[in-house]
Amino acid sequence: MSRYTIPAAGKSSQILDAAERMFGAHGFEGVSMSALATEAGVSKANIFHHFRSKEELYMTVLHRARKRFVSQLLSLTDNHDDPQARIHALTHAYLRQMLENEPLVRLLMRELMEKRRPGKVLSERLFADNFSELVGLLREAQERGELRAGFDPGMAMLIIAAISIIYIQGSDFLRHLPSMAWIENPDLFSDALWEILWHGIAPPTPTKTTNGN
Amino acid sequence: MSRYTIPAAGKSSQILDAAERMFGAHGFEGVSMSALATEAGVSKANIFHHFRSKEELYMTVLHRARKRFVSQLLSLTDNHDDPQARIHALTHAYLRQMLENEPLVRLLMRELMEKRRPGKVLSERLFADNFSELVGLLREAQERGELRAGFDPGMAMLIIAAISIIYIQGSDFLRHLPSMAWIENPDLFSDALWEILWHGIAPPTPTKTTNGN
DNA sequence: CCAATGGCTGACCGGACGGTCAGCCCTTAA
DNA sequence: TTAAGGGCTGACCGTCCGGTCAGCCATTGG
Repeated sequence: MSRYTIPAAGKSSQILDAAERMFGAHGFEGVSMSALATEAGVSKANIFHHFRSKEELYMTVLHRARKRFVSQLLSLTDNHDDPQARIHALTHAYLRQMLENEPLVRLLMRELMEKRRPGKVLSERLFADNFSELVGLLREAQERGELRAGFDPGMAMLIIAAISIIYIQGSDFLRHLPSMAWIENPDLFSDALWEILWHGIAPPTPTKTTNGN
Repeated sequence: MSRYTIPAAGKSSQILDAAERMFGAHGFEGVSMSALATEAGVSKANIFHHFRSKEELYMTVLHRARKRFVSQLLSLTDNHDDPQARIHALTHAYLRQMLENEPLVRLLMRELMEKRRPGKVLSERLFADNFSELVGLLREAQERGELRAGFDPGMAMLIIAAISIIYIQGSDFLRHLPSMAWIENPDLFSDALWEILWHGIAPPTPTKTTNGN
């Protein structure tokens, strides 16, 4: 927190904006400082005037994005008294939040999935916080008997997360799969997920087995 | 097929073996030709004697790996008369195959998930072939009434694939998630997946709702 | 009016990269 | 025995990278 301070305006934030865009699109190694300088409309030396190194700039981008991302998710978990409706909404909202932050998600996933990345621990913390809170939601519902007792809530949440991640990261190649044309529409997509998931975690007592929507 | 011919022995295959290992571990950009030469025990110039460019070497690695990988999967789909047992086995086998080819999977996923990668179309074809065949398996079972009618077989297969991919690619950060210690054991892991998935796709008629194993 | 400060820049640096090239050496066939 | 050919190499090239540096210039405080 002492390093990686986040300025609010001026050329510093121009640089950060451009950096977030470009790192998100091409990754840390895929972006050169001179290209970044051009994109930001400043000189390369100026970037080094504001940030000690490429890595410090990168970490500052991650910190800034994490801050924004975390505050966004908290609004998803509230509302909806019916447990089915709440988890249904969660499934949709999770994918939607990822879609709205696609470049950032790609950035974070790159950190999480490769070894020895500079922002790995930071990204892990962001993902873990996010994830654990939602798992807790499922577990509580399960303990209240609103969901079937046998399944693992961590795995259920992981299914939601993994499918959402693959939808973002793999949109290119998913489109090329035959009989998956509905992939273009994220709502249809998460409905298809929800349809299976709900049958997988619904309580045995027949509390309206209407599938999603 | 005319380019990217695959030699069987000698220093060429030494180079290919080392390249597959290193590209798998660090990605295309993360491996320098001199480091690769050292690893393979040959001179850098020798690599360029056998392969016109770094990219041609890379594509040859992908072709060779694809050949090996495809022939491996065909043995998974057979056996098991009981539909539940067959799909249960498929879930486990899919993850296991990925685990046995971890470096290659990481290689392919990097191609699939980033934009404008040299081996993207090749990787897409490999994944799509693989995936479509297994989706067909599920769809046929569904049409035979062995599985519930309402769900999308593409999504069901995507869940299996996505979870397996995340298990491989994200093993580092999954370990750091609280209450997911069982992540260390891939069989426990795919059992947890199977437990939810089977409830999600099982036919309504009670054909033994024993969960996996 | 001047000196100092700090945002900002063009020019430059050492090093690593992918790729080239002349030529060494070992095998082979006449 | 020797000429030819191909596997193989050390030395080298141009380019691009992250990062440095001396200094320009506009603002500001005395």
